[in-house]
Amino acid sequence: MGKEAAITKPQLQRYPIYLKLLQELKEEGVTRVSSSMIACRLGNSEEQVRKDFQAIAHTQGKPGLGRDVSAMIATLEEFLGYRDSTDAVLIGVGHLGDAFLRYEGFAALGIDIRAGFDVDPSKVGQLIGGKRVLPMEELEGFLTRTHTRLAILTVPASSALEVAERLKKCGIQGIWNFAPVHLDYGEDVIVENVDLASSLAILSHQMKNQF
Amino acid sequence: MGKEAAITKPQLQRYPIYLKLLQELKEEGVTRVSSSMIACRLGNSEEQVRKDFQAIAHTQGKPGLGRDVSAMIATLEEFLGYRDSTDAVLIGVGHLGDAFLRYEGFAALGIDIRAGFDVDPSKVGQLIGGKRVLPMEELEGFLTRTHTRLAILTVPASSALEVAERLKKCGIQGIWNFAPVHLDYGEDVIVENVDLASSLAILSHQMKNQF
DNA sequence: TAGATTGTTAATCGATTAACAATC
DNA sequence: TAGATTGTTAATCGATTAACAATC
Repeated sequence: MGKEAAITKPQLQRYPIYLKLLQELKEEGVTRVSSSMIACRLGNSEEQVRKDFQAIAHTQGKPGLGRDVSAMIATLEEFLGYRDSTDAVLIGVGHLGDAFLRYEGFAALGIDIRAGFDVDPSKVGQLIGGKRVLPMEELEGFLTRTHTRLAILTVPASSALEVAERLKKCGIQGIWNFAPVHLDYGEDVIVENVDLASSLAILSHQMKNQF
Repeated sequence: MGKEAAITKPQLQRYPIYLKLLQELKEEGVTRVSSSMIACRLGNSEEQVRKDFQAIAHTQGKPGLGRDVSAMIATLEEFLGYRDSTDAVLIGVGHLGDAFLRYEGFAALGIDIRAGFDVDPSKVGQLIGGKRVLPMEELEGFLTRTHTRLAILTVPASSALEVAERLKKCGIQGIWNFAPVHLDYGEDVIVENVDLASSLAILSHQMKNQF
């Protein structure tokens, strides 16, 4: 503890991608992989793959043989927290929120959505994807009672800031923000903004320059 | 033409965020902004804001006065391509695909989804969010006939690779990939992978270290 | 042993931040 | 004019790539 190298943001983004590839390889019956093989499949450099694995692996790779696929999968799953589950609430049961409540892939990422919240009385009380939709009035009570630390925000832009303030006041630790509004609370609340427009900007610009 | 400074990836991601903030400010009746004001609201540095604006602005800012909000909005909208619309198809009308077809925000980003595609016969023929769902068999025909250059991929992981290959063969130029599979076609097709797991990895790691 | 692939250390590349003169 | 904020140039910081000895 204390002196392990810090993990960088780009590395954090790559780990889930490595994990998915390794799981595929395991399915195909592959037991050992080299950095160059992974790099080739993913379009990045083998030096980078090696550094990334070295940063979190418990054991060293074997020169000439590469790394054990299963061991690396275990390391990645553990590092990414996929093995123990984090409770979350989802706020805003619109089209996207509805899709998220029904999406079964969150469990594999260690996320357990305990309830949805919405202002619309016609949605309140419904069971979507096995999750109950509760009225917004119960948000504060639910969060403090259940000690939920993570909120998934899928409300419209117009109410994002207001809801985020309420979450902050309840002492929420993390907000995974899908509303098209950039949130920033500095050190108080960790916010991860998923911005469709930012993602599209990269795509369009590359397309424009390429063709 | 030819010697303007290249725009970096992080810059591209920030432009839509600036635009949204400026649009809000305009609504509030603000006509001029300084870099420091924007930096403060967004949690980044004022030097960065200035560099970002300088890279795409047609006119210089005025020392002591800052920049004109409306002019900057126009510049950003034009640069991001929000003013002319790009045709796109959406493939995979599951929960997420359905939400996207109904989402009305794409028009503001210059994206016009012309049709959805799905293998499920019960979905084919439906009109969702004003868009017709067509059978997968018609994909190639539709793309070549309409010269569509952009595909939004919202299929399950299991069929992502197969569909992507079909898109590539039709000469599609860009794939906006929401399937939990990392795609990479090098120079042939521009792929923008939107990876929930990568986004979550950043959030969880920060939460773990902070608390 | 020989070949492949590792881990480490150094060099390069890219992005952000700092410093400061220019100017509305 | 004085103050605020700009644009430019230099310094720092962070991430990736390159080089190479170590080793299974």
